[in-house]
Amino acid sequence: MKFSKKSEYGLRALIELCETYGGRVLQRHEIAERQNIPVEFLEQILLALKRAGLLASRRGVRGGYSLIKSPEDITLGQVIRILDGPLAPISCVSKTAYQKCADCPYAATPSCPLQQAMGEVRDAIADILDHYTLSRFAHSK
Amino acid sequence: MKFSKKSEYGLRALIELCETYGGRVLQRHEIAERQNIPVEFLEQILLALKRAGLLASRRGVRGGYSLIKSPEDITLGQVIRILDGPLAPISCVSKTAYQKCADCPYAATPSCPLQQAMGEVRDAIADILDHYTLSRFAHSK
DNA sequence: ATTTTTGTCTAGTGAGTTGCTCAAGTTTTG
DNA sequence: CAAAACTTGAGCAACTCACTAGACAAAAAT
Repeated sequence: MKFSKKSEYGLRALIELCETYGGRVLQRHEIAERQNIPVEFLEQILLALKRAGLLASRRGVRGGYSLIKSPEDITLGQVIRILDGPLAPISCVSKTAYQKCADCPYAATPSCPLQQAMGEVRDAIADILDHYTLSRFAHSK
Repeated sequence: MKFSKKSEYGLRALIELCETYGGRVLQRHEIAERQNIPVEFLEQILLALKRAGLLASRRGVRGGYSLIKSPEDITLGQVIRILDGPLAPISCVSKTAYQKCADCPYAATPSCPLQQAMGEVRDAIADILDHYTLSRFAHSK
């Protein structure tokens, strides 16, 4: 029941990018150094965040990455879903990636006892992470 | 951010064992058949739950497994921690298995921004799972 | 007492994921 | 053009997950 390094690194990188939001761009090695993240691995993460529309990048000599959305419009939930997939602890309670359990004897049944409990967990997690914005990270150093 | 099959199977097995609590014992193949769980894998799970003091077992001809504690004294949190380890989404916010992050630049700092958010998540998950008892599963079929 | 029926324990295994590296690009600027 | 940056894709070692296999131990039935 853990988040991956990818999510953790991604969030730490975004903390860094929040600091310079509106100002200059940050290069991958700057972020990597400040946050102790292997540069090439970080790159994959930044790319994923870029494809998801959170970051912009510029190549070339004075290139780098910058936030494309305001920190208060980015939630931890968004970021984690991009990098780690759905938040739900079991897929039959995911709202973004629902999948009927193949082997569960309650799958056909109107109510699965596990599903109820796990649904509560999912909602609690999503409730926090989908309302927690990057702006709460700003100037936290 | 998912629970393992181990936890899921374990909980489903316990649902089954709740049904017969106080009555007869259940054999591994009975549980396995009713819940569609590979029998040898289930065994490992039952053994782990036994070692943790939740189940009793009897060998031999009319052997099997039975709950040793009342369903209302067993929480989902306990079970999941036995089978899946700590609930915390990152180990620096675990209460049962805390570990300082090696690479995080905020590790030395009084407050890590991620830690705060993840701590909330951990508490929310634990709050639900540590108060959700197996008795809420009883006679759910 | 022996056989059968069950649980106990340890080890192994194949597939997939995680965390990371490398190399060969392409784009931009000086 | 050369240097500095991002881009893309392939590759890989280590680990974990889900499961399997097999030898063994105990209890009951015969």
